[in-house]
Amino acid sequence: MTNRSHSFNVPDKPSLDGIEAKWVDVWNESGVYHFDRTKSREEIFSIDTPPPTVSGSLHIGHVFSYTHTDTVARFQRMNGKSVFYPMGWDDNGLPTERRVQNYYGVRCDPSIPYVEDYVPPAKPDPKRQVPISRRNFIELCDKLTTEDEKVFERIWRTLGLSVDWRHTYATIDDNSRATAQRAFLRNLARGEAYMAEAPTLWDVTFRTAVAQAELEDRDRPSAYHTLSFHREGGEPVLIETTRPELLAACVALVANPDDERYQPLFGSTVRTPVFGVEVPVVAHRLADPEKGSGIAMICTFGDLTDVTWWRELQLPTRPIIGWDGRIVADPPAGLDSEAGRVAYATLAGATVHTARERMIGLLRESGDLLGEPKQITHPVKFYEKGDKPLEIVTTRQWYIRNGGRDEQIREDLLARGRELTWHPGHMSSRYEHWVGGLNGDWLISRQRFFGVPFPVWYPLDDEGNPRYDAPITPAESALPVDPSSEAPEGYTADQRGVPGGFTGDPDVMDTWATSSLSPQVAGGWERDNDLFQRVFPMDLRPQGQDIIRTWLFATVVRSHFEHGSLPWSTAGISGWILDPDRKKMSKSKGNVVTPIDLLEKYSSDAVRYWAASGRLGTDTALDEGQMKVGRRLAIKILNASKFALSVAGQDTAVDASAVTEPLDRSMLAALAEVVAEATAAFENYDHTRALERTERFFWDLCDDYLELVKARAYDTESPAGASARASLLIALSTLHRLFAPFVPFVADEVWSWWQEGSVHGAAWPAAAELRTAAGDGDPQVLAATAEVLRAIRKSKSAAKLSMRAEVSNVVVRGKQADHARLAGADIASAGRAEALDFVPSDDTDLHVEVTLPETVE
RNA sequence: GGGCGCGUAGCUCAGUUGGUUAGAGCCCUCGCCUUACAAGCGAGUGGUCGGAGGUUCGAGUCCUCUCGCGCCCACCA
Repeated sequence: MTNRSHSFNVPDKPSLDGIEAKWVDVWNESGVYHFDRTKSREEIFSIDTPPPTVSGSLHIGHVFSYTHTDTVARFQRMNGKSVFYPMGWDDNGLPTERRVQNYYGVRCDPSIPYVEDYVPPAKPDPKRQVPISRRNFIELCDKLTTEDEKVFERIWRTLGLSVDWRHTYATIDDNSRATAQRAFLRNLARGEAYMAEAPTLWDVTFRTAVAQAELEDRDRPSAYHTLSFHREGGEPVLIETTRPELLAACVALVANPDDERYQPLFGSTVRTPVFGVEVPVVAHRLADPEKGSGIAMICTFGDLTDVTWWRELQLPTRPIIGWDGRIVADPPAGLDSEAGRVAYATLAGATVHTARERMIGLLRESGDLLGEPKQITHPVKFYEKGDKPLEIVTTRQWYIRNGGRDEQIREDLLARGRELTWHPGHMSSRYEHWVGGLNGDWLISRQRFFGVPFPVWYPLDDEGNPRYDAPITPAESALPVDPSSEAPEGYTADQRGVPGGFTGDPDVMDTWATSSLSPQVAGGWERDNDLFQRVFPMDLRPQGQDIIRTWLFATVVRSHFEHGSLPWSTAGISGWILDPDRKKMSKSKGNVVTPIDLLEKYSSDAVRYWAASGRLGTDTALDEGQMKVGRRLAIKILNASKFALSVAGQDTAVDASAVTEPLDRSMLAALAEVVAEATAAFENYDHTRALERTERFFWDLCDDYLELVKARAYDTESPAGASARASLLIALSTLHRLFAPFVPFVADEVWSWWQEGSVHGAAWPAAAELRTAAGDGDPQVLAATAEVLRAIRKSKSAAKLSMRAEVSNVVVRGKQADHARLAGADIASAGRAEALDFVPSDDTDLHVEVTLPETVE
């Protein structure tokens, strides 16, 4: 017997051990995933990869969604596209600041001077964070994020993402800062960005403004307090409030214009309890007669409705909450009485919580608190990263128009949303509803440190006050700039902060104001315009459903203004990962699973298999069972490939013309359909379907076809043997490529046994070629033949016999047409039957009678 | 209060424009060392498709109502 098993480079004992490390290195050196920028736009598939937040750790949800994108990238690459698949790191912003504070035990104090070669505390003390300069703080941010990014890259490589690692960016790097500043300056020049002093949602912990998109409601216990407002010569007016501490900020009472109970009061005034401030009673449609007593106090500002009332009714401003969340020292205008001032003094400087208790005390003393507070639970607005309720504070901020206050822009942006292809389609409604429900422009300034500075200075007048109406901007060629350390053109550094000199804008941009430019940052906008015109607008934006209102929308806004187009043609929205108890996995719930252990336990291919079995937009449970199945599949691919290649022996050249047997042609015809379906599925971003079809075919091939042709394939004398061997190799080559997007490690491993180059650089299989090789192949031949084989197995199984047991006779009854379809010789050899007889019958179904040897019952 | 999605074998999910006896994997049961694979192979048990009604020759697959779950949005007196 000839030893054929080593004709190709097939290992005796194929294994998944060490497969990741091996191929990560090979791919890195070969550059198989490198983007070819000589290609034209039509030959390129470009992906606007989400930059993960590096101030933490990757969790299994990242693995899930990034695998989806990677399967698409790999398909497109094999299908002939040059794939632009960059990777970014979102390292700018508050999450990094918090991580640096905790990691090093420091905090930023912009008033402190820079220290050369600063060394952070050896042992961070979370309760006593060391104040350091802004520049030192930013240096620590840079240092830590650089380290975090290396860890992330290693995980991504181990997972097998086919990213071109020459194209990376970080949202705080020079390129990102220059891009964000350039885009901002253009928005400013066109009037799309503007500065305004207005009531703003404010996080008192981080002391920064917060955008509408970053809000979330949380249920908090509270209480209704019934307060008595006094009226000249009349009954007191009773209002209910959950925020009695804001009484000093009260500017009016409001009721619904149709509310007959209060109509007589409209136009009159009442006096606030304790403080004795005279305030008008006004009417507004937003006042709900059903709520509380039907009349409410308007404060500047207790909630967003207050802002609406204040604006529309043109009420005075009496703010009492400062940036630090405490009651400000001086009483607001209008609080004139001596008694009122004394009362206010007891509140000044207190936190909101303390002020509430003291205010309740004051109201009890004066007898203006009626009854006991009624305990309730109600939703309160929080910054999604904060843990204290938001306050509303009047501040000067930068905004970008987003349709929240402009009907035409809103319509234009809604139209962009409809222009975009969504996968799954119903995700478009999230965009539609969000844009439709916007109630203000996009607030992009943050009073923080580790972010992109606004490239703006202000001249100081003779008294040293900034002239916000005359901002100084740099030339685009000077970007990126840091106005807090650089002087604007025409000024010298020593003019900073002195009358007649200048001051830099102290704020930084919100992280979304940078990440909304990810296509421009990655694509080389205004930095490498040759690249940019080849990749933009991009083909695909993959992302999570939770950031449609932020990242996706903001990116559309920026592209709409700057380029007059969508930033990409398609959005692929991934679902959530649920833990095995079907709860959404999130850091706050503490049920996050880190991927490294799973990758090591099951192999990257196995974890990818699990991830790829989740459809876009569908929440998927973390299921280690699926990873086990994926591992089994990978091992099966190794073994089946080893078998097919060892049988094929020296027949290295795949000769389609050798495929003559009906069973072989049938198998290839079926495979052609699989290729057609998988291709169509991928083109429609349905990677799950592509995987499912491929996998189904592969297991059937192993179970039935391989068994059927095993004996024949060893026959080197007859054309029938050559037909089997050629068919095996064609199927193998096709399956290796079909599996490549999903299980790239094992796919390249088996490919390397017998092919040149990487499977990931090979051409995606063509259904037409397979159909040609299949000739007149009829898929029913394999189906019918396998059915008979299964019947034989069933008989043996029922008789508790080995599959190797000899069968004396098999009789098949069925229509004559089916007779022709049966590969009798293959069935006989695979079933170990001495004879196979066919008896024509009128019955549509095949009936198989198996006669087992008499020695066994 | 509004919107989106989901409810198919014990579990995780397919089921494409309505069409023959509803599928897969896992689990479980029984069996098999068969020269690619015992981290394997073969076979089998198990759902009438959340509920009700309707359209149709025919519905898991369309319509109405209803129950349950998840997520998002909403002016927090």
